[in-house]
Amino acid sequence: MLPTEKTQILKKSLIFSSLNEEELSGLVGLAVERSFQPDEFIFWEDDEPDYFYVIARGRIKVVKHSSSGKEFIIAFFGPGEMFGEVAVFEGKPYPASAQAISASKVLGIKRQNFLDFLATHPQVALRIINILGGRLRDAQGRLKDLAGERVEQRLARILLMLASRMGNTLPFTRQELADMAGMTTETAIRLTSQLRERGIIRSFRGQLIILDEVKLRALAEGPPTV
Amino acid sequence: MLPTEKTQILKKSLIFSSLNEEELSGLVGLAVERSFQPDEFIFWEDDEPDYFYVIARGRIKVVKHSSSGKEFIIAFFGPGEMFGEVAVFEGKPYPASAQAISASKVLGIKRQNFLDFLATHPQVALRIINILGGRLRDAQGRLKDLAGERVEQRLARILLMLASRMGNTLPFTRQELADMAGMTTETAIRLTSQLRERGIIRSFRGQLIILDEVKLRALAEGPPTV
DNA sequence: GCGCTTATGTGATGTAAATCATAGTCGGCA
DNA sequence: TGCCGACTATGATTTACATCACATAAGCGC
Repeated sequence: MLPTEKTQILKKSLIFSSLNEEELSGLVGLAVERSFQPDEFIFWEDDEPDYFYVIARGRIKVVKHSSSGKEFIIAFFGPGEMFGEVAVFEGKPYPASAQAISASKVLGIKRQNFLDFLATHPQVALRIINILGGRLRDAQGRLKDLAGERVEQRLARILLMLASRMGNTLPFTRQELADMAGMTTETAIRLTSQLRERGIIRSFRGQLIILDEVKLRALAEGPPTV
Repeated sequence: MLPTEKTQILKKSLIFSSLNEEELSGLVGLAVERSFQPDEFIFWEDDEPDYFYVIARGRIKVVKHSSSGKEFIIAFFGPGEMFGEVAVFEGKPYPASAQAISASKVLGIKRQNFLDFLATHPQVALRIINILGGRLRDAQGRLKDLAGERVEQRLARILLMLASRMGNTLPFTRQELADMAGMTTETAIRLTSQLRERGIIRSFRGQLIILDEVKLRALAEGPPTV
């Protein structure tokens, strides 16, 4: 990959979009390109955090596994988004694993290089605070959902959250939705089938389209029997 | 409260401890003091975020309520810790409510004042990134627990997490533990009774002492029947 | 086309934890 | 000192969801 190409990728990313080519030039030299096949892992939970990453191409999921081996999907990320940053800021092992969903290309920046860059670019630090704040807000909402809402509400909320980020066509299997909402695949299938029968969504293999966001939102808010 | 007193409180807080009196002087003038009785709310979920807060005295809990009214405790905070910051950084409504547990005194700093201060004090921004990163890591761990672990493991992990921050004597009722671990009060009582019978903890009214951290850790890791 | 794998669909059964119910106990306070 | 509300305790019952089990269907390589 040419340096100019790397620059373009960083410029399009959420964190660095406020910088110009000149400001990015130093960082670009330090960014290494890595490619991954579908299902390949970028890093594993508890690895030492060498790099933090910005996605150039493809899609990544960040997952944790419960003691019984069940997978829980913390987040999906696409082009322009960063991941692996929590570990890098704290210098502690990665708190989760990152796995490529499709063939992906990422730019990795070494922990210390990035920290040095941060110290001299305050506006990037502010941007990161914003991103982390948003992720924390999201995580806290999901915590409350997992602790207190039923599966139907949880799934509806996950769908709405995904739709707000990606639009109404969602490229996820029922299994992936289940792993995000903290339920079994069977339950996710049963629930989406119900939603389809009620005209709220259309669904295909590995894909789901939200037709009636209003009804879905009503479902997410509370039990239909109120 | 005298300005020098405010300065001391801010200096002792996690975020501002890297600053000297002079650097803090501008901020101190902008910090307003507010006091709260037990159970009084500092702000409610969905309020507009005017202020972010640093605790001078007392203890605060941050909570969210499920659609059925059940309370879920996001976090407890004590002297020197900040809260309400996620909303302030993003300019969106508070994502949760904050309630005083004991009689408390906090310093509030207006959103815009704080953002201005941040822009001119990069090292504070870096500290905040660290704090947010830690909270995000914690939230992601709890997400996985709620989605995939049984009540026994969840409670054990909550106890360990609290112990790592506050020591082995934990001033919480079973109800509060239940609201943190996402279970009912009855379940928390039954579980703590078991732990007491097995010599892992001692428990009193509104208090619990961890005796055998090793056993508790083993319990938190996986089912005892392995 | 023909397998083979992965995703979807649906019933039957099991179970962890919630819910419901009732009682004892401690601490604060009039 | 005695009452009252909050906390702890424990049994009986219910239930939401997981688990198990099997069937159908769609994509994909050869």
